[in-house]
Amino acid sequence: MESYTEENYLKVIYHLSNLTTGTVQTNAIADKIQTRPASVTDMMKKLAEKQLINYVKYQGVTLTEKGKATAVNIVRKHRLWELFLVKTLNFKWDEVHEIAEELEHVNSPLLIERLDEYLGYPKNDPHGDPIPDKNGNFDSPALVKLSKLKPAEKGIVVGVSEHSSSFLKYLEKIKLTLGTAVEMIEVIEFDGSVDLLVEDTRKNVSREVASHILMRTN
Amino acid sequence: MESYTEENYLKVIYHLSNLTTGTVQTNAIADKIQTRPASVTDMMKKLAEKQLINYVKYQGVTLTEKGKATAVNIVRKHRLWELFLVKTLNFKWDEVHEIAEELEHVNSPLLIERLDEYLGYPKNDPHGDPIPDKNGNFDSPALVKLSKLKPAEKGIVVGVSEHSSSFLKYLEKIKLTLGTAVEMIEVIEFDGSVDLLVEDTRKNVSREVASHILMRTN
DNA sequence: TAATAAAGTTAGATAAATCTAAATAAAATT
DNA sequence: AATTTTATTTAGATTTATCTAACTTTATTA
Ligand SMILES: [Mn+2]
Ligand SMILES: [Mn+2]
Ligand SMILES: [Mn+2]
Ligand SMILES: [Mn+2]
Repeated sequence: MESYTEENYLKVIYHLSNLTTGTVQTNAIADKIQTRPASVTDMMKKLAEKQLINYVKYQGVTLTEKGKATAVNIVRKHRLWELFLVKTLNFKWDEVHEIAEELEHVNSPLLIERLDEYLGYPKNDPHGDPIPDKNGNFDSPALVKLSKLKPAEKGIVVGVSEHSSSFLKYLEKIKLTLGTAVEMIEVIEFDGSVDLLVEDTRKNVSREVASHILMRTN
Repeated sequence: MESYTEENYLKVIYHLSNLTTGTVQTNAIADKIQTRPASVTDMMKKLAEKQLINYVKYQGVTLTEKGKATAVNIVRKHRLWELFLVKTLNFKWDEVHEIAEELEHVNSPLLIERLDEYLGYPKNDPHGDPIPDKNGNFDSPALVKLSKLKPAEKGIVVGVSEHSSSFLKYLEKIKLTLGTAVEMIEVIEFDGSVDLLVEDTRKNVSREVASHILMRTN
């Protein structure tokens, strides 16, 4: 069994692995976990000892199969709880992350199995992120950033790459939530902002915002 | 804020306070929490420092108002989660305690508020125990042990004073679950066991079992 | 390539929660 | 009242997770 703290390190390493190509750096972990690099080094030794990561001094880390499976399971729990909070307890999508950060550490495989069943074996969480199944499998179709659509190209908002409450609330406000159909009109050369057609209405959003909205374009 | 460990100590002190008249003893706490008396003493100093208990060396402890409010809130969370597990996720009443022991420490007043609302502001958990409301209030009507009913006296099973899985499964098996109407026939002098009438069927249960079944007799 | 900067590690401390063994206080018995 | 037993506390360690300050390695740049 892994401690609460170990689980958080594994989860962070997992998420960082998906953002970079090579190994995950000590300082990157320290940043995410809000701790000191020295503390990260200590924990890396411990996780390596437990065969959860591959660690070479000064060379960063990667997850072992065992470490990856553990991390994916935590992500599964996190996302199932987030969906439960939104669907059953009527939370908004910007309110659930912090609570799920705690709930994800509750250790009861049966509880998660029942929660999954109750929710109807869902494939995505309230932010569009895929929910791994009991075996850790999930599909992550290649999505395109809204900021990268070509003029006249259409798509559906299916995810976000930024989960802060302020960002999610803003999307809510401008009605660019999951499931919304969007057509690109043009990218403004001056500032990279985009003009869009959303349900027959023209809208402009900044490059920053558009780059965090993920589209399915088929 | 109290740590996970501090919360468990407070909860145990609270439950023990309701079983005894005077102060709660060091060894009693150590027993319940499965730790050493020396560790309890250490924690008592810490909780006293935080004004959560009244502690006099060698004289046992009592909860302060602040400590009691904290403990009652943990009990509230525990019981709401137990009811949720039974009502929504289809757990049996003998399966929920251990999971609730973890869930009760998740710290989100809004989550508990929403859970309470979702469950319809219930008054009792799956074992018949009262669920304190948001302000810590609850009613605990005086209940009588099934073993104490007089011959021909009738009552309804509304609680249990033993929460082990084996006991609860046994009650399930002999159909003496919450809500069941029971009439006392006689107490067998030899072994204290009781002959009962349960839905037109005669049943005999041991004194031990009968003493853990709580009745409303109106 | 030598100097500098950035990244990462080590050594030694600290706080929380626990333990064992020894000491002390309170309660129960003679 | 003295003795014995039981309950509780203290002293000193241990484990986990963290930190600061100093040091080492790797990467960058001149
Ligand atoms: Mn989240
Ligand atoms: Mn999410
Ligand atoms: Mn319980
Ligand atoms: Mn209960």
